[in-house]
Amino acid sequence: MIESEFVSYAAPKAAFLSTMAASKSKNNQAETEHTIKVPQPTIERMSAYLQCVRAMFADGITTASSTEIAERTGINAAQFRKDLSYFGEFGTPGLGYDVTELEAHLARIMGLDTPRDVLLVGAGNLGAALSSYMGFTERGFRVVAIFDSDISKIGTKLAGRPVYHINELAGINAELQAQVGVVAVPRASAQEVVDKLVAAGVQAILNFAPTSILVRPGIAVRNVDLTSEMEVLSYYLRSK
Amino acid sequence: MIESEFVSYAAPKAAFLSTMAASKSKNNQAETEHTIKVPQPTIERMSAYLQCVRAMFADGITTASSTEIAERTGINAAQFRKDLSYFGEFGTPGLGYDVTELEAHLARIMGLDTPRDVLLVGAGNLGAALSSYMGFTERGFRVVAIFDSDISKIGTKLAGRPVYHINELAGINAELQAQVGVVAVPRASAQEVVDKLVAAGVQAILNFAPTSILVRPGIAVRNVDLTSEMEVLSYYLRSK
DNA sequence: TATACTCTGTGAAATATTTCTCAAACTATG
DNA sequence: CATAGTTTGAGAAATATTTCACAGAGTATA
Repeated sequence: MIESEFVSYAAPKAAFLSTMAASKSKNNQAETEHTIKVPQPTIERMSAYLQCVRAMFADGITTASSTEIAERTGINAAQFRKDLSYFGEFGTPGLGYDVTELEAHLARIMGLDTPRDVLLVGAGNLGAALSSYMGFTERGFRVVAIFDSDISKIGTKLAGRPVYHINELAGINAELQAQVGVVAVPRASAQEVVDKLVAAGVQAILNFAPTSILVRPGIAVRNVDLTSEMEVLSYYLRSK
Repeated sequence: MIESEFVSYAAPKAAFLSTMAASKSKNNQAETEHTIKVPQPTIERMSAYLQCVRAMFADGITTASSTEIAERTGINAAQFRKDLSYFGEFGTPGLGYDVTELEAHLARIMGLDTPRDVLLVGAGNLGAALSSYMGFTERGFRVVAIFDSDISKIGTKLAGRPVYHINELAGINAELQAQVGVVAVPRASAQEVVDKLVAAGVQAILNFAPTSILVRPGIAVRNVDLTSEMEVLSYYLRSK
């Protein structure tokens, strides 16, 4: 998991310059007098706001107040305004936010103006589902290559894309230069795959293996552990 | 998302009685002099500890100190001890924790001593992957019925289980009494499906649809938004 | 253009969570 | 059974995050 995140802060209007995703240490305070920390939870909520304003746009809404966005997302209105304030000023007092404009700002803040190429490792059930997951494509994430270690799968196609052997990863990404890797392999091979992705130049990893993986500082990791999610639900079911 | 969680606190040794998963309000402080709040992040880490001690057990390790668990999980040792302390005392000073014993305690705390029946809604790509996801089965979550709204899918089988029509959900669960629902349907139908699950008596929902869903207080919800995860990674890739 | 509203942006206060620290508890050994 | 060495459990301190509350900025209307 990513613990700290710093954003250089320049002028009040629109300010998101250099970034550094760091891992576990506490002394990566690259603080200068103009550096402001953006809380991790804020980043996660930004994505929710983006989803929300897109839904509002689809509903034909052109202007939204923080209160309206709060109602839709279930996030406190002050929280929304505070979150945005880490990045600049995007609203109009007395009126609210222009939906189209806010969408563009949020997308840019999240780095979604550039499409991202994605390497998928693991052509099993989950890998197959992810390779054809429309949510990724819709939002500008393109799975450009699929890898597996199972010889019987090499050469077959998944969602129209050929499956390569995992050992070809570095060679193929020397060409592709994809920055994002998705790990959909069993627990036992997860760390090994992660190491190969990082060696191939991947900067961000989405890990579906139910195990904690280690990466060097500067590599962003998000873990999606389905088992863990179920266990958390199970906790809330105790004594029901 | 689940915001608050309270656990009745009884004696120092082993104490986790009544629970209440609450949603958005701030005034659900059912505080009595013996009530202690367990932070949400603690619950999430408990699952990681469980994973860790199981891996240690598999490695033949019989005793573990908080420091060793910290190294494996990447979580601070004091954090681990503090987390456990919400539930009781499980270690031996000077020695550490008995791996087998700790595993049993963690599993019980998380409510994993009872197997959980799961209803899966959505027989698309993701639903198919989830229905055969071994991680669930391994850990005592059994998908007992699968539902979809697509008539062409009704009667077909997914991972050996028949697919029923969504309208049969309530009727079938009157029999099955499953408490957990997994939502793997498109955004547009997510809220509707959630409402049907809740109406059918489901108490906990794992939502894969990329939209915020509303449930009445007392229903636990976990959202797994793959798109959002990607967007968070994208944020960390900005300016790289 | 004055007046009554509304809503943003943001310091300050309130909460929540993590980390530090260390007394007390236990082990292991001679 | 005393002593040296570990490690837990938990109060207190440090950090982080959320929420409050309101001045100031802009709208809308007459």
